[in-house]
Amino acid sequence: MTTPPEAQAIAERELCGLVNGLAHRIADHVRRRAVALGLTAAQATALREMTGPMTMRELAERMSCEPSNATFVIDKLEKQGLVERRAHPTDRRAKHLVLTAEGSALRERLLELLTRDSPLAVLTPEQQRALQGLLEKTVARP
Amino acid sequence: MTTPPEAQAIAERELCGLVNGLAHRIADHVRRRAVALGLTAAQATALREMTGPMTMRELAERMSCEPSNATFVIDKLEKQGLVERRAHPTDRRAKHLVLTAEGSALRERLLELLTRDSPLAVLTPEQQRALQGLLEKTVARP
DNA sequence: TTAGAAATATTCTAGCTATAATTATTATGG
DNA sequence: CCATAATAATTATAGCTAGAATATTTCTAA
Repeated sequence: MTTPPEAQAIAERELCGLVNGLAHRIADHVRRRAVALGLTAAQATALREMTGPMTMRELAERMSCEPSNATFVIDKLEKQGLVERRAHPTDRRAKHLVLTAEGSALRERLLELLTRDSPLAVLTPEQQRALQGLLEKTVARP
Repeated sequence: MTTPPEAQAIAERELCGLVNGLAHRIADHVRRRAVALGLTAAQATALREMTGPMTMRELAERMSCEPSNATFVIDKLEKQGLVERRAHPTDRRAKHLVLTAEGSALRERLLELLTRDSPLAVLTPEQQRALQGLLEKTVARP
């Protein structure tokens, strides 16, 4: 059972729209929860991805954005006293991002809020694993 | 085989990152192809979604953005003579967006470019259908 | 019918984002 | 060792985006 090239192309375009749609839903979800904590969506996303000390570039990778954008967002979080830019232990070019006590506490509250009514909650754990597997294929580095 | 709530929450956050990552890959792909045609990524996305005459709101829905943003993007496309805002046949509040001959031709060229090296091409048609099914569940309107 | 609610599009504003250029530092090849 | 390339972060800029407020038109219920 083969698929005609044109139908295949149309299906791929629809898939692009679906991926974009879900990404927007997630961003909206983050935004709504973020405002309750005095954060913007971008700030909350950065906080969510701060699973531990990391460099600016690593954070940008995790946020799927350019490093210049990470600079912008971390500037805001640093002004709020949630994150600190420290010297990197081994590379003087890099910065070592670490959460302050307040930042860490706020992150916990954020994560707790984000688990409520997540757009992904409509999927069973099994379906989520299936989705994860498919997405990892597309995001894999060659 | 049950999943502990904490592990489940972590998996969901990673899934958010993956969805965001793929959405960015697609946007990057569109951006690269768009500049070859003198378009920005947003303009190309609007063109891609213009499958036929539609209102501003319908376009915004398809682009997963706010109507105010659609106004911004259509302004640009209209200035380039690719789209026209006509009177809606039945609703005087709404605009009827239609592609001009040039807009339609450019759209064809764009779609042709977009099918090359799509980030989704690493998935088989079967996997793409599976992905589509999962995404549709999450984007379904209640 | 008519007053009020809802929908469509736009404007304005604040904030997000990518790109290119710049500085400082590290890594690499001759 | 030194010159060159590569990497990390930042700055400046242009363009994208959401949200609130507004004007117009349509829908709805009393």
